[in-house]
Amino acid sequence: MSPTSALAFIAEDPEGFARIGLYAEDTGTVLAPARTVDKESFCAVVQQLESRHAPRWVMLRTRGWCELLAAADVYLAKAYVLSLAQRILHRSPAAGQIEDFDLESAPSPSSQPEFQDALFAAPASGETLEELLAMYAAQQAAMPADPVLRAKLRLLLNAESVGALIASEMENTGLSWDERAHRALLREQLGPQVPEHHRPAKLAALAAQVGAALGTPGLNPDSPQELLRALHKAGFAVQSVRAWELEHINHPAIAKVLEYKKLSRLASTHGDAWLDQWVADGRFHPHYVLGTVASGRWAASGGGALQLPHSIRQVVRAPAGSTFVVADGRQLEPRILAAISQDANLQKAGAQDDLYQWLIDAQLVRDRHDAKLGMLSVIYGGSAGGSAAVGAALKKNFGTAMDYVDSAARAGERGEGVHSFLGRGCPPADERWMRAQRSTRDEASQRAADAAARSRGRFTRNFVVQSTAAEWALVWMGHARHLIHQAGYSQLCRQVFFVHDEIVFECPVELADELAGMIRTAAALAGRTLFGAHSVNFPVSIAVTANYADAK
DNA sequence: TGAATCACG
DNA sequence: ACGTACGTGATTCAC
Repeated sequence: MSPTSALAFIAEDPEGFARIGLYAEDTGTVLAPARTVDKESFCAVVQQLESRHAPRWVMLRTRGWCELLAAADVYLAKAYVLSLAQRILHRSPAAGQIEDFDLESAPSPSSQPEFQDALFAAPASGETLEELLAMYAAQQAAMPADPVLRAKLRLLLNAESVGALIASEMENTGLSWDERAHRALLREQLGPQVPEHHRPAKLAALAAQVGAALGTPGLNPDSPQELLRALHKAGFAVQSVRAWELEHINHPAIAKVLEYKKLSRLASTHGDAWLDQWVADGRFHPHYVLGTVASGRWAASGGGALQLPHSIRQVVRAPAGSTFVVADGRQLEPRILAAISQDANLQKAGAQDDLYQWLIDAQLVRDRHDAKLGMLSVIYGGSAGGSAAVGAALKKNFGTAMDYVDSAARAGERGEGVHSFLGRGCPPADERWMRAQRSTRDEASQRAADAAARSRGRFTRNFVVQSTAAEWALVWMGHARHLIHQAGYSQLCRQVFFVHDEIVFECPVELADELAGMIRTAAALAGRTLFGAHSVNFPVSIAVTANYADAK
């Protein structure tokens, strides 16, 4: 006899702290009368319900609740985050009409000065239990009737929600950061620390050298206009001051310019001010943002977590006795394309752990570089320069996959929408785009309209792949989290970082191999969860290292 | 506020 | 025949 699966709602209680209600998922029957819980007993009550019913925890957003639970080491297995679900349903072509939910404009604890510290704040008004129940009911009503579409969308909503739990856990845990090593690196490369918005000694010296080398004393190399003028005056016929353009010129003055740009960037994006703001107690605490990127990828606000330069990863170091287990989905997007397009040849290539090597062995491409370039060209919709020839070879062999992305591109060019494998819809063409398509009186506006149409085509072509890759990654993380908890390692093995197709765990050295096995298993499970028993292969590459810079 | 530039996938 | 790569965030300059 299997117990009824339960839904536990966490709502704000206008009188106290939280209001928690327990219901049967299928019938909506009340399993336990709604109860008011104060802040002191909140975590204990949630823990008790979790052990007894293992419910799916329904909440408007994680903020306000999950920080507390994380601090108390309370583990929630399943969640349903209403705000995120609402966004997805609003955009999904499979779902019925339902209004959008704007997290930004919704009242939030952090927008109120007296609730600056989210750790000790209950969510603000507008989140009563009755309102949450009504919101959930409306979302259920908007779910598609078709059982396959329904199951897929349900999976997406659950995966997105577990992602929100993981994001909250990672924010709370933070990424182990060697602040002393970071400061030492800054001292070595920039010189002594200076007040914010001042130029460090070595950078100032370099700026003077650049000015002298170009014959423009007092030049500010941070100004692209000034720098471009100075370069022209010194006889360099460059179009811009972009590093990749300057790199083609072999000249000592240019070398100085490039050196300056690199150092200046380090000082401004990961200098002392960054450390002061983002690293506390030896850990970097980023803020992940879900539900804003169209494709379902995550964004990060603050600290630029998702653009962590490779050059700075050397100071990401695990504490003594611990190590990082760094895993990334190998050639994820081509495999996703193989799965969604059902291209038999591409699936054959994907049966290998190294898809690019297969392309080389089949003599479709010369080397890995071309293999990667060719696949990107196919997925992004490019046909320029050197990638054209490579793309052509792939197009011939993977016709079915090409037809799939081409048809997504054509739909976008017509102003139609596309969606991910599980049913995440892309944003509709906006009013400006529609207007551009309608006003084609003269040649110039016709060209502009065509350019906008092609641009949208490239976006939708990429969307079908990128959005499905994003949901594979969510399901992968969710499975990994579940396997780790089942093994009893939730407290020991913590996910500390995530970037689109790469996850980083921190764990005791002696658990690293076991954890690596669970991550591989989770990847295979993710493939089967999305695409069924005959899913394409989803290998992951794993590095065990105490220093993030050594991972790849 | 927007453009340039550069960091990441 | 034509012209392009897809998606983000942070900083700084220039208006």
